[in-house]
This record gives sequence, structure tokens and C-alpha cells, in this order.
Amino acid sequence: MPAEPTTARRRRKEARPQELTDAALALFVEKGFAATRLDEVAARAGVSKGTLYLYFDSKEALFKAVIREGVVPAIEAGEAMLAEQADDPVTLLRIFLQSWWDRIGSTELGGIPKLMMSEAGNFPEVARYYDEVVIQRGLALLRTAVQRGIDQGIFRPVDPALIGTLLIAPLIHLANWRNSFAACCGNGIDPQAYVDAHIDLVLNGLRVQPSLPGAPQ
Amino acid sequence: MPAEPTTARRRRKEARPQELTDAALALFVEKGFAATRLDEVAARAGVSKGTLYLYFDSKEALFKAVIREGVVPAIEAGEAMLAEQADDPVTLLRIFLQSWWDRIGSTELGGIPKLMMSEAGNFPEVARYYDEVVIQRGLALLRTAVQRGIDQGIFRPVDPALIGTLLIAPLIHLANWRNSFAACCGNGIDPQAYVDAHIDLVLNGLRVQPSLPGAPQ
Amino acid sequence: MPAEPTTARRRRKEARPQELTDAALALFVEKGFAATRLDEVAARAGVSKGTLYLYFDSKEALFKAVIREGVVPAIEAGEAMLAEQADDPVTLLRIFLQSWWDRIGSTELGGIPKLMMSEAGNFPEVARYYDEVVIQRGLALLRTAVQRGIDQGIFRPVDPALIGTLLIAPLIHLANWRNSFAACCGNGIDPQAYVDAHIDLVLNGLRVQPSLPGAPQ
Amino acid sequence: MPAEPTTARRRRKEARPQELTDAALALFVEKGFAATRLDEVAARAGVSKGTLYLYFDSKEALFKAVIREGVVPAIEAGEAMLAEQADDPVTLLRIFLQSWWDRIGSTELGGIPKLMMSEAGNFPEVARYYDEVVIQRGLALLRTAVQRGIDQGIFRPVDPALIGTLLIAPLIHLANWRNSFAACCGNGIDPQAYVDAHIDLVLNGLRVQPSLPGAPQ
DNA sequence: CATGAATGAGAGTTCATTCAT
DNA sequence: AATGAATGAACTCTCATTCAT
Repeated sequence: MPAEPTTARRRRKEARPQELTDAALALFVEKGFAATRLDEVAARAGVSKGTLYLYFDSKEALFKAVIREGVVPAIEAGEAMLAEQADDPVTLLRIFLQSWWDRIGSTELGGIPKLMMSEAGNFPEVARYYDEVVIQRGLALLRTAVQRGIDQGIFRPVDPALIGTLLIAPLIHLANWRNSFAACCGNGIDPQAYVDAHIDLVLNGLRVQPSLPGAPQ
Repeated sequence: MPAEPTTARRRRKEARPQELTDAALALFVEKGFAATRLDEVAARAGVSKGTLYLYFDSKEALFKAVIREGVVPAIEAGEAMLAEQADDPVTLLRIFLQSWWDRIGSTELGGIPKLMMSEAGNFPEVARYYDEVVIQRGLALLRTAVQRGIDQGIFRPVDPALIGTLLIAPLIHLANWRNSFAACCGNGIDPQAYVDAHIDLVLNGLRVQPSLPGAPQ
Repeated sequence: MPAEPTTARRRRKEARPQELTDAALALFVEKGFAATRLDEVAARAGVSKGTLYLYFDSKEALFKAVIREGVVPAIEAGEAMLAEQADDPVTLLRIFLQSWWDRIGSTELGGIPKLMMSEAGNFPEVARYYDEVVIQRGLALLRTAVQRGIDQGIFRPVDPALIGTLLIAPLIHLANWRNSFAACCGNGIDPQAYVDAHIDLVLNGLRVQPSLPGAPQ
Repeated sequence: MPAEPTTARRRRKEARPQELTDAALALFVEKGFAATRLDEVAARAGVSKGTLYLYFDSKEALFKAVIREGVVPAIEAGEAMLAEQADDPVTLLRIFLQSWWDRIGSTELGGIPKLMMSEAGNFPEVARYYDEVVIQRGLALLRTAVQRGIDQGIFRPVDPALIGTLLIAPLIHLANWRNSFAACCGNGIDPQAYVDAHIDLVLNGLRVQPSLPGAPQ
């Protein structure tokens, strides 16, 4: 009768699925789903090809797991935002965008948008899941913040539904760039400067014209 | 000496390559390069599999041709913009962004950015070519316009290098969306409204505080 | 109504089949039947691929024609030998072997044995035809000559059936070499010296012990 | 750390490459390289098509392995000959020729010369390798033996370089025949009788005229 | 007659998936 | 649990063959 696995081993075993999805995420982002061979995934995770099938039924199941795993932190990040939710819409937007970059865009998870975009056509139900659970929730957060700003008279009366996408698009674009062209055509853009410039630009664009300094009230 | 083929046949022969790259573009954008079978490309173009090889040496060569063909209109559009170049930087940016959407983003060519982004890792030299010929040139145009606005005191002193990307990113994002999630998770965004909102937002964000309309001089 | 073709054209037309089989022979010998593309044959003959099918029903038919054409000179050479048939078996063998080399082995036709040997397994009925029409007749000639030498007491009483093959084998071997290894591993063998040495060797080997020159009668 | 595979499995794995090259040799010799389908090779070896690629990178690599494997016994046979090397050149030649037939020509390996000759044009570097490692070494052995016979006054002063080829050519020819025409046009030649007749013929041809028995000294 | 664009069956090669060990 | 040899369906690519011009 085999003894209970040692703690080290148990931990290893329980960590396996994530080690595998981590390896898969990196490769799926780099080469795309179809062009990634399971051999490579296994090799990168330091296991044999057959082992993958102990944890995932198929390549497609692995893909779904990768997305599901990648989605959780996004949701958690979003919920954290709600918790910190300041009343000040400007601060809220700043926090949201900066946090998204810090916790998602600039990390390994920053490849998820590219991957999901690339494969949406091949995995519509995964795309739908991702849309509902991540995109729409994120947009709702942004919309709420913008609406609040409008209500408070801080922001111009823009269409909050459109603005949500406009606020996140440049960050996703940067994440996509880092996971595509950056490897071959590194432009010298400093991510943080880019994020700052974006936040600065859109907040300026949203704000109602403040009275000019020195202008008559 | 062989007789020249009749006009009908000749015309067919000359039109073939584009018919094939058109079909390939659509499928590459929809499913990705690796997941697209040449059978499908041929079928979509109404020819047999073997015919593809009369015009392209390999699947990879077809990919390169697709990109090369897709790049030409982008360059031409850019040059057209220069020709129309108004002195007014605001008008110039409006025209540039709107034209990009009208002539590239909203057309079949709007799939090129997604495709190129998805495959940059697998075709670095094509990505490099695309970056040099399309991206950097486009950014240069935008940078110039922004710089001119700054020089004229119309725009705030932002970093033109960063702003270029920020100006185009939301349009690319929209094009990407239309070529990925739109098929399964159509959000109700009206493209023109989105483009308008974007232009409005960034121009407001760029402008130095204009005197409020109706405000006392 | 088309005018009668001019003589030049007519001659061209009638010569076509042979131009085609000549091209085919060279390539079949060089690369083998399966590895030779009809494109190449056509190009070498200076016609288009389709033209081949005006003269031959299929690649296989072309192969058969190549062999049939290559066989005729061998038969004619054999018949010429019979006509010149000296009574002296030694002279007869000399003439036969030297003529075979001059008229067959050293010419383009020298590739036929290699080709036929390589393809015998794939075209057994052609091989059978070749065996009957060329090999067996040639061997019969040799056998007859050898038998005559034995009958005349000039040759030792060897088995004529075996000796026939032994007499021609080295010449075929040389022809094969020239159509295979010679291109990449040219050995410095002088063909005529080789033929001479062979004739010298086998005639010496066949002869009954002649009185030593200068020996007392 | 993975457990070592059991002996049965390991033995299979180690034996595979040779099983595959054996199957390939037989088919390459029978039909030629280009006309042999990998399906057939796999089927003959009792494996699936894909398994071939676990052991050989490509059809061409399989070809090279077939030759390399086929070459080893030839070299070993040659070395064995050197070991047995009698001082008597006549015996040496007898042994060499007979052994070549017994150990090479009459076995599966007897197809190698035909195969190599047929494919020399398509694989020049393999042909070069084969020439250096097998042909030239074999010829050197024969040349040495003949030269020794000449030096001892046993053989006539022939050109040893030419004679080497002349000695082996009829045996190669017989091997070639058995791997080509024999299947369709079996002539009734008894191989051993042929080998004997050849050895008898050439040794007689080489020898200086012995004094006739009973002839006056 | 001659052409060469077009075809599609077939071959080489890849790789997700299985399973005996 | 883990392995990796084996599989075979599927894909890219080739080329003998056809046929409209």
C-alpha cells in the first residue's frame, strides 16, 4: 500500500495543472493555438507529452483551461477595484487603468487579450465566455465611473458605452504589441510613460472645460 | 511561337493572384494562418488546390503575398492623406483618423492588423517589413500633425511619439474587434459613433483650454 | 484551308517523336523513371508539356517508346555483326565486343541497360520484351561464337551459356558506371583501355594453351 | 525520474531502425527510391507510417541509412578478406571473389549495387561516400592481389587498375540481374556455376602461359 | 498542331491522441 | 502518476493528365 505522498510531492501534484497552463499560455500567445505543439508545451513544463492528458482531455480543453485561469485574476482585479472604489471618478479611472496595466497588461496575463482575439473565430463559445465574464464586466465598471463623472458635472456628457472601450483600448493595444511586434521590432516606447500619457489624454478629453485660470467667473 | 492567349483567358490569369490573396486574407483573418487549410482558400477562390501552387510557392509565400498586397492600400491611403494635408492640425487629424477607418479599418483590409499581430511571432521578418512600411510611416504622419499642433499652440505639449500610437490604437482595436469577437459577441457599438467619439475625445484631450464658447472675451 | 506544310516543317513534325524520346532517355537514365518529371522532358525537347501527349498516351507509353527506340540500334548492330561474321571466332568476339562498345555502350544508348535494369521490377513486360529482343539474341550470338571456337579447338571447353554473359558483363558495367557514378566520382579509367584489357583478358582466358611464341614446334 | 522501459520494449526500440532499413532496402531495390512509398516500407516492417518518422527525419534520410547500413558488411567482409590473406595471389583472388558473392552478392545486400547505381545521379554525395568507402577499397584489395601476382611472375603484366574492375564486374552484374530481370525473365543460370566459370576464366586469362604438359622444356 | 492553365489523386510529413509499461 | 513509442487522420505539396484556346 503506497504511503501518503509527502507534502512536497503533493504540492507538486496540485501545482501541475497551473504549471501546464502557464506553459501553454506562453506558447499560445507566442505562436498561436494551432501552431503550438503539445510537445513544446510539455517540454516547457518539464513533463512528458502523455502527462498533459492526465490533466486535460484534449488540446482544446487545455486552451479553455488557459483562458479560464487567465480570467480569474482579471475578475479579482476588477473586484478589488470595486472595493477600493473612491467616490472621485477621476481617481477611480486612474486607478482602474493603472491597475489593469500593473496587474494584467504588463504581466504574463497581458497575452490573454491577443490570444483570445486571435482565436475568437475558432472558439466562439470561449470568446463568449470571455466576453461576458471579463470584457462586459470591465466595461461596466468603466461605464459606471464615467457616468458618475458626468453626473457630478466633472466629465462632459459623452456616451459612457463608447467611452469604456476607448479607455481600455490603448492599454490592450500596448499589451498586444508587447506580445507580437515587440519581439522583432522593439519600438522604444516606455510602457509607463505610455500609460501615463493615455490617462492624461483621456482625462483631459473627458473633463468639462475648467474655467481658464484667471478667467472671469 | 505560341499564340497569345485570348483576352478572356489572359484577364483571368492576371486577376488570379489577387483573387487568391483575397480569399486567403479573409480566411487567415478569420481562423489564423495555421488553422486555415489551403483547400479552403482554394475553394473560396473557386479554384482547385493545385492552382494555388501555380501562383505561390508555398503557404508561407501566400501569407507574405497577402500582407504585401494588404500593405499597398495602406501606404496609398497614407500618401493621399499627405496630399490633402491641410495646414490645420485638427483637421488633419480628423481626416487621418476618419480616412483610416473608411479606407482601411472598415474594409477587408481591416483584418490585416489582427492577422499581422497574431502571426508576428511566427513571421518576424514579415512583421519587420510591416512595421517599417506601414506602422512607422503612419506613426510619423501622426507625430508630424501633433507636433505641428503643439508648435502652433493649439495642442498641449504632449509627447508626440506616444500620442501617435494613442491616436490610432482605438481604431485598430475596433477593427480587431470586428474581426474577432464581433462574430460571436456582437456588441451594439456603432462604428461611426465610436470613431466620432474617439476623435472628439482625443482632440479635446489634446487641445489647450479653448475659450469657452459664449464666454466673455 | 491550310497549305501543305513545308518540307522543313514536315521534317520537324516527323522528327518530333524521336526528339522527345531522346530527351526522355537522357533524363530517365540520369534520374530514373519515377523521378523524372514530364515538365523536364518537354523542356529539354523544347516543347510544352501538353505536346508530349500528342505523341504519347502516358508517361508509361513514353517509357516503352524510349526502350523500343533504344532497342532497334542494338538489334541492327547485332545483325551487322552477323553479316560481317568472320569464320575466326577470335576475330568475331573482338569485333562483337568492340562494336558493342562503339555503337551502344559509349553512346547515348549506353544508358539503356542501366535504365532497363533499374525499372525491370516496375515494367516486367517491357523487361521481358527487352530480354527477348536484345539480351537473349546478343547472348546467342556470343554463345555461337564461343561454341565455334570450342569446336575448332581454339577455345577451352567452357560452358558457352555462361561465357556469353561473362563476356558482355564488364562492358555493361562500364556503361553503367558512366551513367551513374561517373558524374560524381569520376575514376580515371580510359574506356578504350578498359575494353582492350577486357578483350585481352577473356580471349586469353578462353584460349587453349597456345604454343609459346618462340617455343620449339 | 522515469522508470527504464522493460527489456522487451527496449529491445524492440533498438531493433526498430534495422527492421525499417531492411524493409526499405528490399523495396528500394525492387522498385527504386522514388517509386517506393513510405506506406509500403512501413507496412513491410509492420509499423505505421508515422513510426518511420520516429527513426528517420525524411525519406532521404532513410535512404542514406539504408546505404550506410548496407556498407558496413561490405567493409567487414573486406577486412575479413585481408585477415585471411594468403600469400598466394591466385588463392587470394579466388577467396575474394567467392566471398564477395557469398557474403554480399547472393544476400539481401546484393541489391545495394543496383540501388546505388540507380540513384547515384539523385544522391551524388551518397554515391561519393559509397565510392570511397566501398568501391575504392575493394578495388584496392583486388589491385594489390593482382600486382602481387605480377610481381611473383604468376600473372601476365596487365594493368592492375583496370583488372580490378574487370574482376568484380561480372559478379556485380549477376547480383544486378538477380535484382532486376530475374523476377520476370529468369534465365536458368546457376549462380555458383557462373561464379566458378568467371573465376576460372579470369585466372586463366591472367596467368602466364604455363609450359604445356609434356612439352619439351 | 501546340500551348499551358487547371485539375485532383497521391505522396511525404506532422502531430494530437492513445496505451502498454 | 508518468512515460514515450506508436498510431493514423489530416495537411502541405507534387505532378501526370486534361482541355479550352
